[in-house]
Amino acid sequence: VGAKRLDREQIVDAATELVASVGERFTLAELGRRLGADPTAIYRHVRDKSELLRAVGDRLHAELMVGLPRGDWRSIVTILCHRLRNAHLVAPSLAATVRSEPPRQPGELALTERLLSELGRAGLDPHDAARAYHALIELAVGSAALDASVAALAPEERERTYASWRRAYANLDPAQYPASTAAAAALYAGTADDRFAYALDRLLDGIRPAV
Amino acid sequence: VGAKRLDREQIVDAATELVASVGERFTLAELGRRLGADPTAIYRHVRDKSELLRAVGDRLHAELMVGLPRGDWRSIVTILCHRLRNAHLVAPSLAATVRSEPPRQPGELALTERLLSELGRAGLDPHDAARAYHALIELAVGSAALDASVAALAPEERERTYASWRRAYANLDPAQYPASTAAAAALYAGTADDRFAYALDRLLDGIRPAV
DNA sequence: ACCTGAACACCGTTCAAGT
DNA sequence: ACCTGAACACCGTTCAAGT
Repeated sequence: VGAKRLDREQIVDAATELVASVGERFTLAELGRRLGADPTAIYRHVRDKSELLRAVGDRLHAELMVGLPRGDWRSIVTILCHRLRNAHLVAPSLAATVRSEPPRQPGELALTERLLSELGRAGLDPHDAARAYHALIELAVGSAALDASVAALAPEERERTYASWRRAYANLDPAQYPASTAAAAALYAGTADDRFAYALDRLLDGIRPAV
Repeated sequence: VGAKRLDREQIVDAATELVASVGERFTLAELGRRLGADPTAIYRHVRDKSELLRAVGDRLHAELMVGLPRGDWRSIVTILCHRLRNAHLVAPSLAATVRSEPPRQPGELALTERLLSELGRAGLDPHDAARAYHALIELAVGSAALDASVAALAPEERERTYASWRRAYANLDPAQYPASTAAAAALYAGTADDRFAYALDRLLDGIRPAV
């Protein structure tokens, strides 16, 4: 029987690709199939599924840093946060996995360093920069966790979903829900990315130090 | 054999209690055990696990509204967001479940209505109120999803975890990571709730309409 | 040294058989 | 009408047996 030769890097490569294509439904059985090897062979090179997902997460974080244009602090931070959100959007379970371990991985460290240094450029001292950094991460990664289930739908079905939610608000009793019915057309309007862009802008407005 | 009489309300009650005590590790087998009935009997009264979790989520949302003090729009919104985050902190999987369905449940609707009406009090028109509403939800629920794994630890172990993360940043090479080492003492400082409070304050600063 | 394959524990869910 | 219990599919993980 042709026993496949596996190595850790090849496994993480394939896992990254698989996560990108199936997101939450990532499974070791499927990974084994793609590698052309028995699923249990993976355990030779990786302690368990969560260690593997952490390695995938780090690879995704490292990718966020490539091809970053020049610009002022706010535009760099904005780009990084949008990229971060998109990365977590395909695999929200990564967030939990990544965040339950010390931040020792190069990709994540590079992202943190860049964000902190841009916030320093903005005029924040290290203490405020750290707090602003946490605020940005919470919003970007958190927003991804929230939107992931709808993001996984096909575009048309996604829009249908949002439309039905808007309709649900519009059809409420205006006497009991005056604010909701008044805002119905604007609730879940546009794309989730639009809504995130607005939230991030408001947060950055609040973060900017008093001049 | 004494066949237990179950009804939907009793099941949702028990499920709510179980989610509160075991969080993510909620299981139908355990719920059946607590009800003193066969786990599969639950399927008589509830379509599947996700419908059950949605009912639990709505109950938690309804609870957020009780005993709300009087106050200006910002303090009410702040309290509601903190409560929302705490509710999702014990069961982050609820967020995904709740958000994949139209917002038709009374508890969630009441929360939305109150937040929108407070944002109206703040001077936002319905369109901006809707966008601000989404921003607040993303931050509050998202932050919970992010912090949930560490929040599940015992307090001492949680603090040990954060301390080890701070140490990891402090021990980086200052030449390669100048901003991270400078901010090391402030990264993951205090409690996750402190960090959320800061993030929420900055977002509310940004949301407040220009006067 | 590394892979295979049987096996196990766990979990959501279905369905025929009971009362 | 409602519950029980056997059964199934799926998934992460372990471990003895292969080469």
